[in-house]
Amino acid sequence: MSAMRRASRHLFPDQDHDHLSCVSHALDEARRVCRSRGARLTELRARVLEIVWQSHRPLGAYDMLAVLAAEGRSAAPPTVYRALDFLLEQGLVHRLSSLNAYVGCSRPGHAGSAQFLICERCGNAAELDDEEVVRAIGRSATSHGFEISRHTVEISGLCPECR
Amino acid sequence: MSAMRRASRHLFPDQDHDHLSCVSHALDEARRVCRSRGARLTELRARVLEIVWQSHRPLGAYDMLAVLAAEGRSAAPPTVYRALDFLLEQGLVHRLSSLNAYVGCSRPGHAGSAQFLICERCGNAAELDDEEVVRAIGRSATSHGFEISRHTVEISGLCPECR
DNA sequence: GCGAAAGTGTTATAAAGTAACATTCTATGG
DNA sequence: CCATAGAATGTTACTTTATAACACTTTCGC
Repeated sequence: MSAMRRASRHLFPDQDHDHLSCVSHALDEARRVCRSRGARLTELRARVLEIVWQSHRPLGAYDMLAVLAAEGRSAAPPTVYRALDFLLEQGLVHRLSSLNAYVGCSRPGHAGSAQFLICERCGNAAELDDEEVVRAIGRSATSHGFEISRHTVEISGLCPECR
Repeated sequence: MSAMRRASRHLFPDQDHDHLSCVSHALDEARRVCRSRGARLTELRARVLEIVWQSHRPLGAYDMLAVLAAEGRSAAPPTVYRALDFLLEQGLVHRLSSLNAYVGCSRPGHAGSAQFLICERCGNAAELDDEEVVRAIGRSATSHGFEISRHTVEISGLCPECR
Protein backbone atom coordinates (compact mmCIF):
# COMPACT_ATOMS: atom_id res chain seq x y z
CA MET A 1 0.00 0.00 0.00
CA SER A 2 2.70 2.41 0.98
CA ALA A 3 4.75 0.80 -1.76
CA MET A 4 1.89 1.32 -4.14
CA ARG A 5 1.56 4.95 -3.10
CA ARG A 6 5.23 5.40 -3.76
CA ALA A 7 4.95 3.68 -7.14
CA SER A 8 1.99 5.87 -8.01
CA ARG A 9 3.78 9.01 -7.03
CA HIS A 10 6.61 7.94 -9.23
CA LEU A 11 4.35 7.45 -12.24
CA PHE A 12 2.05 10.39 -11.68
CA PRO A 13 4.06 13.00 -9.80
CA ASP A 14 1.90 15.14 -7.57
CA GLN A 15 1.56 18.87 -7.97
CA ASP A 16 4.24 19.82 -5.49
CA HIS A 17 6.98 17.51 -6.63
CA ASP A 18 10.29 19.08 -7.51
CA HIS A 19 9.74 19.46 -11.20
CA LEU A 20 12.91 21.41 -11.87
CA SER A 21 14.83 18.33 -10.85
CA CYS A 22 12.72 16.23 -13.25
CA VAL A 23 13.79 18.52 -16.05
CA SER A 24 17.43 18.72 -15.13
CA HIS A 25 17.58 14.99 -14.61
CA ALA A 26 16.03 14.41 -18.03
CA LEU A 27 18.51 16.77 -19.62
CA ASP A 28 21.43 15.14 -17.86
CA GLU A 29 20.30 11.72 -18.98
CA ALA A 30 19.86 12.97 -22.51
CA ARG A 31 23.37 14.41 -22.57
CA ARG A 32 24.72 11.17 -21.21
CA VAL A 33 22.87 9.04 -23.75
CA CYS A 34 23.86 11.23 -26.66
CA ARG A 35 27.48 11.46 -25.62
CA SER A 36 27.69 7.69 -25.32
CA ARG A 37 26.34 7.32 -28.85
CA GLY A 38 28.13 10.15 -30.53
CA ALA A 39 24.80 11.83 -31.23
CA ARG A 40 24.73 15.61 -31.13
CA LEU A 41 22.35 17.08 -28.62
CA THR A 42 22.51 20.60 -30.03
CA GLU A 43 21.21 23.66 -28.24
CA LEU A 44 17.97 23.60 -30.21
CA ARG A 45 17.38 19.92 -29.56
CA ALA A 46 18.13 20.34 -25.90
CA ARG A 47 15.76 23.30 -25.74
CA VAL A 48 12.97 21.29 -27.40
CA LEU A 49 13.58 18.46 -24.98
CA GLU A 50 13.37 20.93 -22.12
CA ILE A 51 10.09 22.24 -23.47
CA VAL A 52 8.68 18.72 -23.73
CA TRP A 53 9.66 18.27 -20.12
CA GLN A 54 8.00 21.48 -18.97
CA SER A 55 5.26 19.25 -17.65
CA HIS A 56 4.20 15.64 -17.57
CA ARG A 57 1.45 16.37 -20.06
CA PRO A 58 2.02 15.33 -23.65
CA LEU A 59 2.57 18.47 -25.70
CA GLY A 60 1.73 19.19 -29.32
CA ALA A 61 4.46 20.14 -31.77
CA TYR A 62 2.81 23.47 -32.49
CA ASP A 63 2.68 24.28 -28.80
CA MET A 64 6.43 23.76 -28.64
CA LEU A 65 6.75 25.92 -31.70
CA ALA A 66 4.85 28.69 -29.94
CA VAL A 67 7.22 28.51 -26.99
CA LEU A 68 10.24 28.78 -29.27
CA ALA A 69 8.67 31.67 -31.15
CA ALA A 70 7.88 33.45 -27.87
CA GLU A 71 11.55 33.20 -27.03
CA GLY A 72 12.38 35.14 -30.15
CA ARG A 73 13.84 32.20 -32.01
CA SER A 74 13.08 31.98 -35.66
CA ALA A 75 10.92 28.90 -35.74
CA ALA A 76 8.82 27.14 -38.34
CA PRO A 77 7.25 23.70 -38.13
CA PRO A 78 10.28 21.85 -39.50
CA THR A 79 12.37 23.34 -36.71
CA VAL A 80 10.36 21.48 -34.13
CA TYR A 81 9.65 18.35 -36.15
CA ARG A 82 13.30 17.84 -36.94
CA ALA A 83 14.25 18.19 -33.32
CA LEU A 84 11.47 15.79 -32.38
CA ASP A 85 12.60 13.30 -35.01
CA PHE A 86 16.04 13.34 -33.48
CA LEU A 87 14.71 12.97 -29.94
CA LEU A 88 12.41 10.14 -31.01
CA GLU A 89 15.28 8.36 -32.73
CA GLN A 90 17.38 8.63 -29.61
CA GLY A 91 14.51 7.40 -27.49
CA LEU A 92 14.41 10.64 -25.52
CA VAL A 93 10.77 11.40 -26.22
CA HIS A 94 7.71 9.37 -27.17
CA ARG A 95 4.89 10.23 -29.51
CA LEU A 96 1.39 9.44 -28.30
CA SER A 97 -0.56 8.79 -31.43
CA SER A 98 -3.94 8.92 -29.74
CA LEU A 99 -3.15 12.56 -28.87
CA ASN A 100 -0.80 13.65 -31.65
CA ALA A 101 1.44 14.81 -28.88
CA TYR A 102 4.86 14.19 -27.43
CA VAL A 103 6.13 13.43 -23.97
CA GLY A 104 9.57 13.01 -22.46
CA CYS A 105 10.83 9.46 -22.07
CA SER A 106 11.20 8.67 -18.42
CA ARG A 107 13.83 6.00 -18.96
CA PRO A 108 16.02 6.97 -21.88
CA GLY A 109 18.48 4.27 -22.73
CA HIS A 110 16.28 1.52 -21.35
CA ALA A 111 15.53 -0.53 -24.39
CA GLY A 112 12.21 -2.31 -24.22
CA SER A 113 8.81 -1.10 -25.14
CA ALA A 114 6.56 1.39 -23.45
CA GLN A 115 2.93 1.71 -22.56
CA PHE A 116 1.18 4.85 -21.39
CA LEU A 117 -1.45 5.76 -18.86
CA ILE A 118 -3.05 9.02 -19.88
CA CYS A 119 -5.26 10.93 -17.48
CA GLU A 120 -8.25 12.44 -19.22
CA ARG A 121 -8.73 14.98 -16.47
CA CYS A 122 -5.30 16.44 -15.66
CA GLY A 123 -3.68 15.45 -18.92
CA ASN A 124 -0.64 13.86 -17.32
CA ALA A 125 0.81 10.78 -18.91
CA ALA A 126 2.78 8.06 -17.17
CA GLU A 127 5.10 5.71 -18.93
CA LEU A 128 5.14 2.03 -18.11
CA ASP A 129 7.13 -0.92 -19.25
CA ASP A 130 4.93 -3.64 -17.90
CA GLU A 131 6.35 -7.08 -18.45
CA GLU A 132 3.04 -8.79 -18.03
CA VAL A 133 1.37 -6.59 -20.64
CA VAL A 134 4.25 -7.05 -23.03
CA ARG A 135 4.18 -10.82 -22.55
CA ALA A 136 0.41 -11.00 -23.02
CA ILE A 137 0.67 -9.01 -26.23
CA GLY A 138 3.55 -11.16 -27.39
CA ARG A 139 1.66 -14.37 -26.68
CA SER A 140 -1.42 -13.10 -28.43
CA ALA A 141 0.53 -12.11 -31.51
CA THR A 142 2.44 -15.38 -31.57
CA SER A 143 -0.71 -17.42 -31.26
CA HIS A 144 -1.94 -15.78 -34.46
CA GLY A 145 1.34 -16.26 -36.27
CA PHE A 146 2.09 -12.55 -36.13
CA GLU A 147 5.60 -11.17 -35.72
CA ILE A 148 5.68 -7.96 -33.71
CA SER A 149 7.97 -5.12 -34.63
CA ARG A 150 6.51 -2.52 -32.30
CA HIS A 151 3.38 -1.68 -30.41
CA THR A 152 1.30 1.29 -29.38
CA VAL A 153 -0.43 0.94 -26.03
CA GLU A 154 -2.18 4.06 -24.78
CA ILE A 155 -4.56 3.70 -21.89
CA SER A 156 -6.90 6.57 -21.15
CA GLY A 157 -8.75 7.13 -17.91
CA LEU A 158 -8.26 8.77 -14.54
CA CYS A 159 -5.01 8.96 -12.63
CA PRO A 160 -4.98 8.32 -8.88
CA GLU A 161 -5.01 12.03 -8.05
CA CYS A 162 -7.97 12.75 -10.31
CA ARG A 163 -10.27 9.95 -9.30
CA MET B 1 -1.69 -26.35 -35.64
CA SER B 2 -4.58 -26.81 -38.00
CA ALA B 3 -6.66 -24.97 -35.42
CA MET B 4 -4.09 -22.23 -35.39
CA ARG B 5 -4.10 -22.10 -39.17
CA ARG B 6 -7.83 -21.76 -39.09
CA ALA B 7 -7.63 -19.03 -36.46
CA SER B 8 -5.03 -17.21 -38.51
CA ARG B 9 -7.08 -17.44 -41.62
CA HIS B 10 -9.95 -15.97 -39.72
CA LEU B 11 -7.91 -13.01 -38.51
CA PHE B 12 -5.90 -12.41 -41.66
CA PRO B 13 -8.02 -13.64 -44.56
CA ASP B 14 -5.91 -14.92 -47.42
CA GLN B 15 -5.97 -13.40 -50.87
CA ASP B 16 -8.52 -15.77 -52.32
CA HIS B 17 -11.08 -15.68 -49.56
CA ASP B 18 -14.60 -14.77 -50.55
CA HIS B 19 -14.40 -11.10 -49.85
CA LEU B 20 -17.80 -10.26 -51.26
CA SER B 21 -19.31 -12.32 -48.51
CA CYS B 22 -17.21 -10.43 -45.94
CA VAL B 23 -18.74 -7.22 -47.20
CA SER B 24 -22.28 -8.45 -47.39
CA HIS B 25 -21.99 -10.06 -43.98
CA ALA B 26 -20.70 -6.80 -42.53
CA LEU B 27 -23.55 -4.88 -44.11
CA ASP B 28 -26.11 -7.37 -42.88
CA GLU B 29 -24.74 -7.17 -39.37
CA ALA B 30 -24.76 -3.40 -39.54
CA ARG B 31 -28.38 -3.33 -40.63
CA ARG B 32 -29.27 -5.72 -37.85
CA VAL B 33 -27.43 -3.70 -35.19
CA CYS B 34 -28.90 -0.42 -36.36
CA ARG B 35 -32.41 -1.74 -36.63
CA SER B 36 -32.22 -3.15 -33.12
CA ARG B 37 -31.15 0.26 -31.82
CA GLY B 38 -33.38 2.46 -33.89
CA ALA B 39 -30.32 4.01 -35.51
CA ARG B 40 -30.62 5.01 -39.14
CA LEU B 41 -28.17 3.30 -41.45
CA THR B 42 -28.78 5.64 -44.37
CA GLU B 43 -27.65 4.98 -47.89
CA LEU B 44 -24.61 7.22 -47.48
CA ARG B 45 -23.60 5.61 -44.21
CA ALA B 46 -24.07 2.16 -45.66
CA ARG B 47 -22.00 3.14 -48.67
CA VAL B 48 -19.19 4.45 -46.48
CA LEU B 49 -19.28 1.27 -44.46
CA GLU B 50 -19.08 -0.71 -47.69
CA ILE B 51 -16.08 1.34 -48.77
CA VAL B 52 -14.35 0.73 -45.44
CA TRP B 53 -14.97 -2.94 -46.04
CA GLN B 54 -13.56 -2.91 -49.56
CA SER B 55 -10.50 -4.51 -48.04
CA HIS B 56 -9.08 -5.51 -44.70
CA ARG B 57 -6.64 -2.62 -44.87
CA PRO B 58 -7.40 0.42 -42.76
CA LEU B 59 -8.45 3.22 -45.08
CA GLY B 60 -8.01 6.97 -44.73
CA ALA B 61 -11.02 9.25 -44.67
CA TYR B 62 -9.78 11.11 -47.72
CA ASP B 63 -9.43 7.85 -49.64
CA MET B 64 -13.07 7.12 -48.92
CA LEU B 65 -13.88 10.63 -50.02
CA ALA B 66 -12.12 9.99 -53.31
CA VAL B 67 -14.20 6.87 -53.86
CA LEU B 68 -17.41 8.76 -53.22
CA ALA B 69 -16.31 11.56 -55.51
CA ALA B 70 -15.41 9.07 -58.25
CA GLU B 71 -18.94 7.76 -58.00
CA GLY B 72 -20.22 11.20 -58.86
CA ARG B 73 -21.55 11.93 -55.40
CA SER B 74 -21.05 15.42 -54.14
CA ALA B 75 -18.65 14.85 -51.33
CA ALA B 76 -16.63 17.03 -49.03
CA PRO B 77 -14.71 16.02 -45.91
CA PRO B 78 -17.66 16.42 -43.53
CA THR B 79 -19.61 13.97 -45.65
CA VAL B 80 -17.20 11.21 -44.79
CA TYR B 81 -16.37 12.30 -41.27
CA ARG B 82 -20.01 12.46 -40.28
CA ALA B 83 -20.66 9.03 -41.64
CA LEU B 84 -17.57 7.75 -39.85
CA ASP B 85 -18.68 9.40 -36.60
CA PHE B 86 -21.95 7.56 -36.86
CA LEU B 87 -20.29 4.25 -37.66
CA LEU B 88 -17.81 4.70 -34.82
CA GLU B 89 -20.63 5.49 -32.39
CA GLN B 90 -22.46 2.36 -33.45
CA GLY B 91 -19.29 0.33 -33.11
CA LEU B 92 -19.35 -0.59 -36.79
CA VAL B 93 -15.88 0.72 -37.57
CA HIS B 94 -12.72 1.36 -35.59
CA ARG B 95 -10.22 4.15 -35.90
CA LEU B 96 -6.56 3.19 -35.80
CA SER B 97 -4.82 6.21 -34.40
CA SER B 98 -1.35 5.02 -35.29
CA LEU B 99 -2.43 5.15 -38.94
CA ASN B 100 -5.10 7.86 -38.97
CA ALA B 101 -7.23 5.30 -40.72
CA TYR B 102 -10.42 3.34 -40.30
CA VAL B 103 -11.29 -0.31 -40.52
CA GLY B 104 -14.52 -2.26 -40.34
CA CYS B 105 -15.38 -3.79 -36.99
CA SER B 106 -15.35 -7.53 -37.30
CA ARG B 107 -17.71 -8.09 -34.39
CA PRO B 108 -20.26 -5.30 -34.28
CA GLY B 109 -22.46 -5.58 -31.25
CA HIS B 110 -19.85 -7.42 -29.22
CA ALA B 111 -19.12 -5.04 -26.42
CA GLY B 112 -15.63 -5.34 -25.03
CA SER B 113 -12.47 -3.72 -26.16
CA ALA B 114 -10.40 -4.35 -29.21
CA GLN B 115 -6.75 -4.67 -30.08
CA PHE B 116 -5.25 -4.68 -33.53
CA LEU B 117 -2.53 -6.53 -35.37
CA ILE B 118 -1.39 -4.44 -38.29
CA CYS B 119 0.79 -5.92 -41.00
CA GLU B 120 3.44 -3.49 -42.15
CA ARG B 121 3.88 -5.32 -45.44
CA CYS B 122 0.39 -6.03 -46.78
CA GLY B 123 -1.37 -3.41 -44.73
CA ASN B 124 -4.08 -5.73 -43.47
CA ALA B 125 -5.33 -5.29 -39.95
CA ALA B 126 -6.83 -7.94 -37.74
CA GLU B 127 -9.04 -7.21 -34.79
CA LEU B 128 -8.60 -9.06 -31.52
CA ASP B 129 -10.36 -9.05 -28.22
CA ASP B 130 -7.75 -10.87 -26.21
CA GLU B 131 -8.83 -11.48 -22.65
CA GLU B 132 -5.33 -12.01 -21.42
CA VAL B 133 -4.12 -8.72 -22.87
CA VAL B 134 -7.12 -6.89 -21.48
CA ARG B 135 -6.59 -8.41 -18.05
CA ALA B 136 -2.87 -7.61 -18.05
CA ILE B 137 -3.61 -4.01 -18.96
CA GLY B 138 -6.32 -3.85 -16.33
CA ARG B 139 -4.04 -5.23 -13.64
CA SER B 140 -1.26 -2.88 -14.59
CA ALA B 141 -3.56 0.13 -14.45
CA THR B 142 -5.10 -0.97 -11.16
CA SER B 143 -1.71 -1.51 -9.58
CA HIS B 144 -0.94 2.14 -10.29
CA GLY B 145 -4.28 3.36 -9.02
CA PHE B 146 -5.42 4.24 -12.53
CA GLU B 147 -9.01 3.86 -13.67
CA ILE B 148 -9.30 2.87 -17.32
CA SER B 149 -11.95 4.31 -19.56
CA ARG B 150 -10.61 3.01 -22.85
CA HIS B 151 -7.45 1.78 -24.46
CA THR B 152 -5.64 1.89 -27.76
CA VAL B 153 -3.62 -1.21 -28.57
CA GLU B 154 -2.13 -1.31 -32.05
CA ILE B 155 0.51 -3.90 -32.75
CA SER B 156 2.58 -3.50 -35.89
CA GLY B 157 4.60 -6.22 -37.52
CA LEU B 158 4.24 -9.00 -40.07
CA CYS B 159 1.17 -11.12 -40.57
CA PRO B 160 1.50 -14.88 -41.08
CA GLU B 161 1.21 -14.57 -44.87
CA CYS B 162 3.89 -11.89 -45.11
CA ARG B 163 6.57 -13.37 -42.91
C1' DG C 1 41.79 26.12 -43.55
C1' DC C 2 38.96 22.95 -46.65
C1' DG C 3 35.44 20.12 -47.96
C1' DA C 4 31.76 16.98 -46.81
C1' DA C 5 28.22 16.10 -43.84
C1' DA C 6 25.15 17.47 -40.47
C1' DG C 7 22.16 20.88 -38.75
C1' DT C 8 19.09 24.86 -39.27
C1' DG C 9 16.26 28.54 -41.83
C1' DT C 10 12.55 29.39 -44.93
C1' DT C 11 8.75 28.88 -48.04
C1' DA C 12 5.29 26.29 -49.57
C1' DT C 13 2.18 22.56 -49.37
C1' DA C 14 0.17 18.06 -48.05
C1' DA C 15 -2.82 15.43 -45.03
C1' DA C 16 -6.29 14.97 -41.43
C1' DG C 17 -10.11 16.90 -39.21
C1' DT C 18 -13.77 20.49 -37.73
C1' DA C 19 -16.99 24.72 -37.50
C1' DA C 20 -20.83 26.93 -39.13
C1' DC C 21 -24.62 27.52 -41.71
C1' DA C 22 -27.82 26.31 -45.72
C1' DT C 23 -30.63 22.82 -47.65
C1' DT C 24 -33.06 18.51 -47.99
C1' DC C 25 -35.07 14.51 -46.28
C1' DT C 26 -38.08 11.85 -43.10
C1' DA C 27 -40.94 10.35 -39.51
C1' DT C 28 -44.95 11.86 -36.86
C1' DG C 29 -48.97 14.35 -34.94
C1' DG C 30 -52.86 17.01 -36.41
C1' DC D 1 -52.66 14.18 -46.49
C1' DC D 2 -49.98 18.01 -44.82
C1' DA D 3 -47.26 20.73 -41.71
C1' DT D 4 -43.40 20.57 -39.18
C1' DA D 5 -39.58 19.56 -36.22
C1' DG D 6 -35.57 16.95 -36.03
C1' DA D 7 -32.21 14.39 -38.41
C1' DA D 8 -29.23 14.01 -42.22
C1' DT D 9 -26.63 15.95 -45.91
C1' DG D 10 -24.49 19.78 -48.81
C1' DT D 11 -21.24 23.47 -48.92
C1' DT D 12 -17.69 26.77 -47.78
C1' DA D 13 -14.18 27.91 -45.13
C1' DC D 14 -10.86 26.94 -41.88
C1' DT D 15 -7.83 24.68 -38.17
C1' DT D 16 -4.42 21.42 -36.83
C1' DT D 17 -0.70 18.31 -37.78
C1' DA D 18 3.07 17.15 -40.60
C1' DT D 19 6.31 17.08 -44.66
C1' DA D 20 8.89 18.45 -49.14
C1' DA D 21 12.31 21.08 -51.13
C1' DC D 22 15.91 24.05 -51.32
C1' DA D 23 19.09 27.62 -49.28
C1' DC D 24 22.27 28.70 -45.82
C1' DT D 25 25.26 27.81 -41.85
C1' DT D 26 27.83 25.25 -38.63
C1' DT D 27 30.81 21.45 -37.30
C1' DC D 28 34.22 18.01 -37.67
C1' DG D 29 37.78 15.13 -39.76
C1' DC D 30 41.54 15.66 -42.60
